[in-house]
Amino acid sequence: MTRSTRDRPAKPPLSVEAVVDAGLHVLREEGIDAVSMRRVAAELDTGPASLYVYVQNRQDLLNLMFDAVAGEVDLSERPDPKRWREQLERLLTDIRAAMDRYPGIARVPLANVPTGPNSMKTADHLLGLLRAGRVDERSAAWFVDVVFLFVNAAAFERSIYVAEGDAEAQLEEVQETFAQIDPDKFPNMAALMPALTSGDDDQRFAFGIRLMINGLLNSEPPRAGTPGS
Amino acid sequence: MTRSTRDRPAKPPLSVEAVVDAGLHVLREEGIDAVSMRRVAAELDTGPASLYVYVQNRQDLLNLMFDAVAGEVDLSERPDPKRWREQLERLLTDIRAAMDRYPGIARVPLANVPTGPNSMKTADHLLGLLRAGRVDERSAAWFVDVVFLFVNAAAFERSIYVAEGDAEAQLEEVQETFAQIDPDKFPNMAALMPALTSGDDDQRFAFGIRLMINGLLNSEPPRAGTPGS
DNA sequence: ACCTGAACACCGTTCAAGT
DNA sequence: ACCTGAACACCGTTCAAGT
Repeated sequence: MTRSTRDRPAKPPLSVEAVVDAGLHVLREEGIDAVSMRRVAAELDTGPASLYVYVQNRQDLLNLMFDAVAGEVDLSERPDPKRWREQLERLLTDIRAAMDRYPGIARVPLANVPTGPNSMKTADHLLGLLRAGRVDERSAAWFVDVVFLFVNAAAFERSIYVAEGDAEAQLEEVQETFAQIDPDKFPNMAALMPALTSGDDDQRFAFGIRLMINGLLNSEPPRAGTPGS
Repeated sequence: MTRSTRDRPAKPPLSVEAVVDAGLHVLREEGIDAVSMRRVAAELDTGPASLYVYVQNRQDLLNLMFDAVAGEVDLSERPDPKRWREQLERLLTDIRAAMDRYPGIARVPLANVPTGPNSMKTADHLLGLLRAGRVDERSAAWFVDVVFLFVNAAAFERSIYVAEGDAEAQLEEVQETFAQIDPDKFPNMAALMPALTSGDDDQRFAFGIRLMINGLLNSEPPRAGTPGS
């Protein structure tokens, strides 16, 4: 029996879409850490080397996957100057909800600035809402950055408690630490304990975006674009 | 020559501190991804198995390293009700500066809630400043969460551009994407282009924290602690 | 108690060899 | 053009064997 690099006939060609879909499937079921080139390849019944025809590397695959998730956000409603704030809060909540469906995907937009078409559409839509609200140009531009950092970080933090079996173990450990706080060492935490443990994820997220929008409406537009001006 | 599990005499015992310091050294020089058990062990001239006497696993080591970084933040100044806002902005800027010295460490507090002593001291100090400012209790408690998410995310985002050799390549790619924006597809981005490319990291970070504090001072305290109340 | 070597079960990525 | 097997250079973690 002659040895060859081929034990079975070549399979029909894959596609970027097939690779991304396989990645999303693994992501949804097992979280971002399970999305390895080998695991995704196995999902497609092939070897890891085959994926490199369609994606540059793992990071490239993750970026493509994130943009697919961004594509799940509903942007069909036109900005309405009378309801822009409500629309904005809804949009940000929807973005987080989309990321919540794919545990850990929020690490991707934190690790590099998303430039995929769906991410760009989302940013453009967000800017449109701020313009409908007559927000100053530079404030609007910088606000997009700030609020995306918050939304992504909030989504990522939640995904840890969802992703693995240690969800409750983690939460318990934190609560235990809080319960055992020494009032001499941490007087402010001890005094504010009821407030610190109040509210769930959704309430705190809603508080965060309301706070940021109120801040936007109550801040001077930033000065100084280029240094020295 | 008889084979044994021992080729050289055992070394003097290590310590948690020595392991954490070695980790911080690797982190500072080569970034968070370089901090592997094997790399840190090599720094101590031993094998990876030796580290498990002092740390539970890699995540535990990273948590200890983060708390050491948190310990570099100056908390010596007492909260002053007349200058609390200035002190708060300074504290948040210092926290980020500390993380900027250790590229990628900001991923740690994003991945699990820090419960180390220095992290707790920092949180307690932040709460103290908010109390000096007579901020409502629940607003203060929830604000700590929100603002830490922002500071950590901002620190992590910057660390990518610092960490590796592809810093300029990444930045150029983003700027190229921005320069080629199709006004028909992304009308708002096209219209706000000058604003979108204005400002540097520090200006945007300062804008973010000012915005959040203004938001805090212009928001109703959140209602509803436990669901249904 | 702690250090050590070896092993296990994984990684991402490259490349020559096939079709 | 694209699939494939094998290899390279890494991982985290465990464990029996030493001192």
